[in-house]
Amino acid sequence: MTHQDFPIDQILCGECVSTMRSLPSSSIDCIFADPPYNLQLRGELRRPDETVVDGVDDDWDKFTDYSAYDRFTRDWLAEARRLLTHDGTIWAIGSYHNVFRLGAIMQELGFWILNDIVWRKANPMPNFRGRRFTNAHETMIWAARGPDSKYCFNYQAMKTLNDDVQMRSDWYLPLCTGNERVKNVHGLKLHPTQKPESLLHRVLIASTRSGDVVLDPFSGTGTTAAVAKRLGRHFVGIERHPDYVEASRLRVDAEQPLSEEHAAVTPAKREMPRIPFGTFVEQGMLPAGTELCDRQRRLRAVVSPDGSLVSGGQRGSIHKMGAQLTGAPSCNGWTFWYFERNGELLPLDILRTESSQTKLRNAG
Amino acid sequence: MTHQDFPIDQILCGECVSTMRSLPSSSIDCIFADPPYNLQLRGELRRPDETVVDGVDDDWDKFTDYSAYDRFTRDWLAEARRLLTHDGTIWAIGSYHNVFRLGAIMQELGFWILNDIVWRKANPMPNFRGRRFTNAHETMIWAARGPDSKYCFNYQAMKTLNDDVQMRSDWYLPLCTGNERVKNVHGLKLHPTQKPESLLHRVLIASTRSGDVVLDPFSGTGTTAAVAKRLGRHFVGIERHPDYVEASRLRVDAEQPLSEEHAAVTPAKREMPRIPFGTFVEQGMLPAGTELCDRQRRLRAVVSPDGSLVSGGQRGSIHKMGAQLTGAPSCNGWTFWYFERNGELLPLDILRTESSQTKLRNAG
DNA sequence: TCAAGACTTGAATCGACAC
DNA sequence: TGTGTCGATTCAAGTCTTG
Repeated sequence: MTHQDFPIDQILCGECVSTMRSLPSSSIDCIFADPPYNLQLRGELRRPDETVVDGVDDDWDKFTDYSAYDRFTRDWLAEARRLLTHDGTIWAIGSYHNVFRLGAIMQELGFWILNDIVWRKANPMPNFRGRRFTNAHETMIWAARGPDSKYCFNYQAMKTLNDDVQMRSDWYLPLCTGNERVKNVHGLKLHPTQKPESLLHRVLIASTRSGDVVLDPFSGTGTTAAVAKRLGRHFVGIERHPDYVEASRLRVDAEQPLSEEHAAVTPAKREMPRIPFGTFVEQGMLPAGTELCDRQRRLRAVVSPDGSLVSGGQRGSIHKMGAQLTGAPSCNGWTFWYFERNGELLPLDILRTESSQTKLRNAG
Repeated sequence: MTHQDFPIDQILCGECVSTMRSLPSSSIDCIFADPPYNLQLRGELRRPDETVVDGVDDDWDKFTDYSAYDRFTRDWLAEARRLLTHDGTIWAIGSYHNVFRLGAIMQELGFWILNDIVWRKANPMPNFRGRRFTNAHETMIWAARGPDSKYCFNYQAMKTLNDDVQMRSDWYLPLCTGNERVKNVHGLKLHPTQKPESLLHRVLIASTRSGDVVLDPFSGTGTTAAVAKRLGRHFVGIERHPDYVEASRLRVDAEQPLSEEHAAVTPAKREMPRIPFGTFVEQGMLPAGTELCDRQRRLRAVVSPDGSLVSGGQRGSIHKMGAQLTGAPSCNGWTFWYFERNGELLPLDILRTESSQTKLRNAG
């Protein structure tokens, strides 16, 4: 395959493994994979109020037994490893139904696990029967192609995103709901397990550079592709179901990439601010690229994906940039910077007020 | 082995698998296992030649370290399964180094995973080199002996422990530090990975009953045994290292069991004495002829002297009539039907609550 | 227009027992 | 081993409806 043939920035319609085989080796910098979970559900589940839970009963999640699932898993993971560059990394997400098989096979194929990341769901489905603990998380395995990979980890950006303390292996994020959820023509959810964009935002900011090529072999509604495009990464999506392919192409087309300047993140050590400002960026409440100003609209700055601000070629936290631009020794960025909503100028601080005691809460 | 020979409430000094072989089948209600984490893999796994790792299928056998660990894991897990009663459960804890192998092998041996529980460490060690996310959690796999086990889960106790909302799969607990940490004669920590008692407390309260037999095949400093004794559970510990055995025997001897009264937890409603609805009619607390309605006051029914309800020419139990009038397959009449008292609409269930711990308690 | 309440929903391996 | 009966069981977010 020549360079021109490489299907960059596309959603490919086809079966996962065979489509991966058509791509050249060492061509992908990062893979995010959300494979079927191999749920083995026994029957209909009802809530205590007798309403029926719309669960996952799709054909793509049907496997006869563990060994069939293992074969499938080994196949696509082996292809994934071939496609990765020497220093590339892979993310694979799953629940207890499949994640142990995923992890064991990854180790056997030579991947080098870097972290297991726990996505703590802000609003999980309860356990209606009261027979187990609320299944309130999913697990992501983050691995390098091999033990000697010089993989990309934007440590400082992660630290900035988390109020200047190291980002931990447990992430607290809400499910994908509301307008973010891709709907079919009947207004119903198109895909049963669409992942939130905030999750992909953090994954891509953590482990890729601007211009990297990101592959999602189970592309679904195109969340990975959409977030990658927004953040200035190239993407390749593979999806079997034509309905998902069509919807994700529309979704990606509607996405606007941030300018290179605005997609950059904190390159070196910095100081930053208790609700981390980066959380609002990550969740799209104040998207990267948003322009902020002071109350008199004299000073301006633009929000970066890791929650830093850029203005006049300089970069820093909301506090530091406020202090720097005004020449003051210090500055409370939460009350100094304003953003516009519905023609109204609002201080950043209002974001914290609006979200207090809700999804951004991260306590024990 | 006769009943008298069963080494109840003891720490046995010996190798894990062979010592388990000396115990009788179906003798253990719950197992907590904290096996070696296989952290030493890095050196042996490092490969200078990338192409060797590339050959996927053929390389399986070359990962001798994984297969040695897997053999060991399969051996002790198979013994664990033999020792468990039909309705017994097992907890196994690990990190990303070994937990995927643990989980996959458990599934292959026939264990039925109930939850994966994330222990979120309140005070984890930071990642000093800034090359990864802070490894801030460990994973516990909770599994029944098989898919048809009628395992013990003290749902109400867990809910009470968590401020009256369902306990989730992510637990936030501090590491074992301070006086709880067992020290050697030099005042240094005796064991590198001593688990906090709070973790075992929650595990045992969740999944065992008073008087159950709890086994820890990797007993270490005896945390499982100590907490089990305190909570009125029997214990068996297996530990290879004589120093750990000695320290844990002293530790367990110093432990005082709570009185039966103080060790009790919120009972499941299933285990509360049943009070027939008719009892309340009989005793005049809800006289025959009383009109009931649903919460929206849309449906109505009248109480008969035998505790049946009548509505629209039909007659049945509180449950059956609720199901029939709503078209649902089933219905809990205790929470579906309401009656009026002093202008207030109250669910039938409140009658049971009000009368609990009184004379009706003996009616079941 | 706003506030309060009602309604909807999410990767879920989700009874026990008598006959 | 199947079938019917009894009865236990939900939380956080977001959207929609009503006053």
